[in-house]
Amino acid sequence: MDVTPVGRPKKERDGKPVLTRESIVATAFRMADEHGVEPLSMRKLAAEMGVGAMSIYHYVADRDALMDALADEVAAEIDLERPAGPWTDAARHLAISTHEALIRHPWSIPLWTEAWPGPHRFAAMEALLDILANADLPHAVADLGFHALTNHIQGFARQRVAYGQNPTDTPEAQARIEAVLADPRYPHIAQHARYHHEHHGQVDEFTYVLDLILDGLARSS
Amino acid sequence: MDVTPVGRPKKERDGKPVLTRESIVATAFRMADEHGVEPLSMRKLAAEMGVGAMSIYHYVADRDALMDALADEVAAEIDLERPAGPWTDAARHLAISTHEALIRHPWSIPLWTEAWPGPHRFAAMEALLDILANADLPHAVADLGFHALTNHIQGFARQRVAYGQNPTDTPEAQARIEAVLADPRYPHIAQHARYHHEHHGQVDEFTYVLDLILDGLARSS
DNA sequence: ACCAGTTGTAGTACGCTGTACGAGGATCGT
DNA sequence: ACGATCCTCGTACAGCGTACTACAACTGGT
Repeated sequence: MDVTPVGRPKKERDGKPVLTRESIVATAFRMADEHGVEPLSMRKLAAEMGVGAMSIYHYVADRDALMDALADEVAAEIDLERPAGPWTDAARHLAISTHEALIRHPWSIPLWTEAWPGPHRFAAMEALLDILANADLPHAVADLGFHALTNHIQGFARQRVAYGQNPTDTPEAQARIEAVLADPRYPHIAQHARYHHEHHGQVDEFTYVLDLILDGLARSS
Repeated sequence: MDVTPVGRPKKERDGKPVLTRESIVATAFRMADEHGVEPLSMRKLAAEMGVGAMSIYHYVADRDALMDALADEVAAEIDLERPAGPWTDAARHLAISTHEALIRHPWSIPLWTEAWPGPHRFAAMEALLDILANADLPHAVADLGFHALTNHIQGFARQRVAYGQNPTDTPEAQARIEAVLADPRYPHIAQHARYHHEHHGQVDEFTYVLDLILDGLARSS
């Protein structure tokens, strides 16, 4: 039944090994895109690749290391190209690109806080710091701007995903939401939710607050 | 050996039951403060209370429900008192109080994104929305301000904790940091870290960016 | 051609997790 | 006294990450 009994690397027909660090990360990435990162176990990953569970550990130290790699794979999708024009345009472009990468792979958002950054994320951080360093801002302002922007990017992605992914399909969850909206103690929350429901997608909140921050920084120069 | 063999509620000497939903949450809260929330298992919690593991499930649906309760317990520490003065002062006070509660209990930060809010957190949300609703802001600006502030509060807490808690004590982690700081590809990151190291605690970055947001919102009225 | 050393794969097992199920003692209302 | 009810908890199961170990297959030296 089994073609490659045990021992040496399984190979494809053309001689490419089926098990490499790249192929492992790529498969895990695909599985994370499909079902999220929490139910992704080493056993399932190995099974998906048609391989024994422990074989993976030859290419990846442990599960955490795999998660680090996954997070950096998302960071690899950030467009580091710097558009011509003022520094605020460059910062806006980088911020939006990062935000979109996170939204594309929502499972990676918690990892960005927990994991040690990989080379791609370091590159993105360096790019943002470079933009700010060449913006003629006071040193303190540039430093604060870095944190404010990083925080805004990651936080808004987190918030956007959290609002959208709460499973509203189960009847009990629906009832829980209804209960809050009808609760007389929370009139503003109900109104806020109603407002969101009506104006859904009409305002890009991310870029609005982004410009709020960028304008504030620019004014501080 | 065992005083209360099995069956009925264990009681203290003065007749108070040892096992209530409140006592369970309180114990879990204390344990989370000590070692974080991740290694807090139902078994350990039960053992800490001198009780069988399954007894807890009579007061708490499952582990997730316990986590929801813990997150809301942190929200209970938010000071909802509204100081006199302009709305920006009220918003600042609420934001700082929330931020401080999160910093006091860093383990709860991820829960705030994942968990369904409890009554205390709803009350805090309502309070912030109330402040913004009475600020004479355009509706859209108030709505954006809510997200911007919420995001800033939670995100900065997350960032501050993440920067501080990375275990820098193990020699390998130290080496990893040194490697990045010495990497010629990341000159700005190294400079940024150096700047932080030198000016540590001299600038309150949280309130600085907070005022950036509040001023921006106030200008939009 | 042979053998030794290296490399990559995987079986087994350990300790841990959350929790479903059901047994059974303790207490209360009658 | 006697069911009904409430609470406690032992057992068990499925799943997890991964340490350890055995071993097949390839590689290079001779």
